[in-house]
Amino acid sequence: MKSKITLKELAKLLNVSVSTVSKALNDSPEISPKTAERVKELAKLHNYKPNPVAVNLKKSKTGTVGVVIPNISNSFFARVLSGIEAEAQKYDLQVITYISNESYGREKQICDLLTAGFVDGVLIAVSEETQRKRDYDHLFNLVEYDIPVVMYDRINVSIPADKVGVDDEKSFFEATGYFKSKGLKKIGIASAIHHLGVGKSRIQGYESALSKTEKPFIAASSRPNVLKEKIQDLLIQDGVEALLCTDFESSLMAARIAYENDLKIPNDLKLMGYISKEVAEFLTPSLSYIEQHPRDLGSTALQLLQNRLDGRSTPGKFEEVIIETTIVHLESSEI
Amino acid sequence: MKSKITLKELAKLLNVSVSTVSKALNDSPEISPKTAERVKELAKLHNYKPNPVAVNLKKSKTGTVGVVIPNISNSFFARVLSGIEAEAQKYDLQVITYISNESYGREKQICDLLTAGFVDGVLIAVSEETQRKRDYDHLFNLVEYDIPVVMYDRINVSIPADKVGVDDEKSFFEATGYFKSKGLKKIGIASAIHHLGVGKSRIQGYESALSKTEKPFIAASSRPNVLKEKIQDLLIQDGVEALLCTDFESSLMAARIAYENDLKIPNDLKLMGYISKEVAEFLTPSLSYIEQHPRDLGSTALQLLQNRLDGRSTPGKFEEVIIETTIVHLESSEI
DNA sequence: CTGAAAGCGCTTACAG
DNA sequence: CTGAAAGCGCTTACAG
Repeated sequence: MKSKITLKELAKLLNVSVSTVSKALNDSPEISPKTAERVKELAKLHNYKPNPVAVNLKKSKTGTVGVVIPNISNSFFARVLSGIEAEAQKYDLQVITYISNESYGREKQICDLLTAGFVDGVLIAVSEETQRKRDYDHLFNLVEYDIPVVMYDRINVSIPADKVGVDDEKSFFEATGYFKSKGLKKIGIASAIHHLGVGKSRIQGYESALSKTEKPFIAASSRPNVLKEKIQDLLIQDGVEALLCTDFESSLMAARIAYENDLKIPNDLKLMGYISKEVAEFLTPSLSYIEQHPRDLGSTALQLLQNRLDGRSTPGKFEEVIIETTIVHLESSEI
Repeated sequence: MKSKITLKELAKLLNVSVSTVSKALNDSPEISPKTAERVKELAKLHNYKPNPVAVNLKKSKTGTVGVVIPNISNSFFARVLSGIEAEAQKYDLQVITYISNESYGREKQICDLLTAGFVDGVLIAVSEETQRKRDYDHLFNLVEYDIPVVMYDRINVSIPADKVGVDDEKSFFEATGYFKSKGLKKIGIASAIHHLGVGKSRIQGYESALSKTEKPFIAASSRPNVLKEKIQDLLIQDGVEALLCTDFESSLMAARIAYENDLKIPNDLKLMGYISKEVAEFLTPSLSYIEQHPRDLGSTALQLLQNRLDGRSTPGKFEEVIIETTIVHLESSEI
């Protein structure tokens, strides 16, 4: 059990002052090469590493960023976190993770905690409940405390913060256009998240790709039973030929309904899902999906925060970055 | 932008010393009730919160724990993290997340970083590569630096650390026994992770449930193409009636092979997967699975660490906790 | 080039 | 009951 050596102890061993040791290790030009070498050698020998807590106190920062995640079981957010972590590494920032579980109360609690100064900045995707309540005071509060905030994914909010989102509207506009270009007439959409901002945008994109004369086929409900019936109606009664899904739940529900009603995918029905690569590729048939590049979303979010922290951003002016989605065609959309 | 108020500033406003303010806020019995009240009132008014970095420096701790995760896209680990975070909250510990991406090099780098004193303790599931190399020096190093380590999930290692694992062997022993009790004769197992400790244990559990006269049917390979052929042989040539899968990949691959060969699940083939609840329930047919209770795993891991940190554990004596699994029967194992 | 001093924001043993 | 002092482990302006 080698307990950590401190600057003071190194100084004593070397018979120099603490200041000299500190400067030598920080490559200060004030120190003679000879001393610098002596110091560094002993430091290396003892495997000296400055105590981060002390350094941070001195520098009036924490060296950490807080990430608020609505639901970590959602592989989209898990992958965002992975992008954040990878990028944070480049700037020697530690990533503290908080999970709101889509709860407004917990999210508020987290933000209140963060005003105490646990982190230098916050990356947040607001919870579903927060979006419904439209109560963002806890975020404004962070900003008031001079803690920079970056919103990711769920960014449809007026807050003085940088934002990174996914081009939800365009992705569905294009996916719809794709099926139209292949001559399909009846194209529908299913959504379990039509009440969320991202859900609305996706449906919006779908609708705007339809011409005035084309009838929209929309099945939307946050209640599974209701959604199931609505999708069933679309597929059986309306005879929809291609179905876009805005989320994991509706994607897999559509696949099941097709199966139960003996509709073959992709022969009888083309399906475009909104699920993660990990699952999409392994399904039978594999499910075409809209790739949102969550890792890029994460790394961009951290990048925006880092720009704030090192003062490279203009105070009071905020950026909004949109990550382009990609349509990945697997078996379920073969034509 | 209200910048944070400090003890010193509060003291000046109140015309008392910094020590008095500090003691008052920490409910020291040394302080008169009258003063205490005055102090607390002003503190509340200014929304004073002690600077955590300063408090931690003073107390020679960090107030954080580090969690090393091999692969966050794996929803098992995501849910472990969620359990850790929820438990950490109870003890006012912040959770710093590090992702090793199943890489030995990155894992070592993370552990080296952590010896600098970023965290009070470490929770780790070692990477696949680390397990293959069997090189755990970086973990011993943490222990040497007096940073308590708790291993979770992948715990088949001799290290002076507390451990929490899943009862992999027993779960497969029982799942195999279940099918036997239903009169099935040909029971097989598929694995893409037979080279990992957890994979070995699961296969072991399966084998030990078979009697001497029963022939084991094992399809194992980490190469998808090879695994696919092996499973195919099991299902088609050997006519296996029930298949257990040790991991996500083999679970979904088996479902696909059954589909491609027109084997109906569960009529022609019973399937037992090892995947997360989130995915299992939504598949068609829904996939019976072995629930590992990852959130419990996470909260137990943090609990063990907390016991070390507050000195409730016996130094030099380490605990090993095994979380019991549960077999969840959905459509794919209906008999 | 080196070191003493001040200070980051706290806590706590000690003196009065 | 209150406050001055020391100290957690650093960094850095300043003096010499």
